[in-house]
Amino acid sequence: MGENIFDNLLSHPSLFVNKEVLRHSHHPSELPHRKKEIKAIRFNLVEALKGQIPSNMVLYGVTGAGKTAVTRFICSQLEGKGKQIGKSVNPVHVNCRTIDTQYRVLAFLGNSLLEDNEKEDIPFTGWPTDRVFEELVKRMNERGGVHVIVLDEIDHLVKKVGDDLLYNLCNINDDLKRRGQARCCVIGISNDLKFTEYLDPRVKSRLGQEDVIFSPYDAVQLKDILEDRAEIGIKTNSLSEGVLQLCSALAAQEHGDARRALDLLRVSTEKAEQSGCETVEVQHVRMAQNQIECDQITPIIKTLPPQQKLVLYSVLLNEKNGLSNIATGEVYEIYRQACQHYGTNNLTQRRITDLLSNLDMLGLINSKTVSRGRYGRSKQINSCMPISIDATSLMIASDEALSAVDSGSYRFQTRL
DNA sequence: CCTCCACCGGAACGTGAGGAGT
DNA sequence: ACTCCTCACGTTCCGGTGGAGG
Repeated sequence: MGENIFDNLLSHPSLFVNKEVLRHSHHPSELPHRKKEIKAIRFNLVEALKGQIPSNMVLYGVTGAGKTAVTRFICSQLEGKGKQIGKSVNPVHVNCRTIDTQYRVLAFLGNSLLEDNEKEDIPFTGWPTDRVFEELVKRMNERGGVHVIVLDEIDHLVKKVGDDLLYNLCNINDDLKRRGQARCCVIGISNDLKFTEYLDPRVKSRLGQEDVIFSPYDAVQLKDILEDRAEIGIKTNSLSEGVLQLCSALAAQEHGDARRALDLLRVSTEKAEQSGCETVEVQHVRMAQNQIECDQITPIIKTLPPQQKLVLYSVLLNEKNGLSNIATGEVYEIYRQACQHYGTNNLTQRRITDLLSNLDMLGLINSKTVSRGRYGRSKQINSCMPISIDATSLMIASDEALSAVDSGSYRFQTRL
């Protein structure tokens, strides 16, 4: 009977009381600083309780602005009130990033209306789409009442498969009326303010009868949110001074993303736990920030084309030598040497300019064009790597790029 | 005020991969 | 299997430019 490797960890007291509330899968019942938005949506959806059809809506806002949380909250309240007063209201939440074809959305909606086992499931695939639609209409009418269909990340769906589904859903009330009493309204949730440009004008006007814009949280608001969650999620008195401020300030920089704020708080508490501390310190937040950034950046670097990695590598190499505000020419020089060293062809400087602006767009480097007068006009380039990724990214950037180049998995021009 | 550096970035073009249609 | 088309990647050529220094 040796020691079990988990003994140690289990006996160590946790800093978490309830880790779930710090995840973004958690649906809170308190939503600070979203009164205005809640009011607008509530005002529209109350029609459902009066037996009327609420307008279709589109909710806009950056990630982590609370769109999903607000919608879920209102829907559950709506459903609850409906039950209480005997009006059937049936909200369905569809995440269009995971359920991302017309067929799957319709099937999902249809199957969400399954009662008992009296009906057959709509299969994953196999039926013609219009039959699924028919079935959905039938089931909605059998259930009756008002159906609220929430299409989360609707912009993603539209960009992928067009607006057919929305066209059908916007006109579904006609089909419902023809055969029953049920009514339906659609709420789209979008990260992209301009996604309606992808829509047919008819769909656009039907869907966007009422828009609600969620502005990003500022640091103060984020702090309020974190305080609420920390109170129920983390052991009392285990957050030291400034931890919440820092988490919210960092997340506010990240376009006011509440998810990021929660991630930061959760990960930094984990970090504190791992290092056996009784309290979460500011340094743990820094560690967490670093880790989250690494987790975001690493996959991006991994999928970069080899030449692009080499360019990034050249920038990092310059920085490693203590240089900052590197000019394009300097990067190109290093890049050429690197190519020579590894025996690969080098691209022209014109091309490198494009690759650099590409890296800029990906947020891996920071570049701005400046004029140094007599000494020409160029870019000032700096990398955006979190500190701890430096070594790793160098490895990835160099080794993987070059192994890809060596193994010939990348095509080079064979010139005379 | 003019020059001139060191690059920016648009335009036109070539090339091969991969998808659609037949 | 075939053509046709689009797309991403690269190249060449070149006009454009903000401001330090003369």
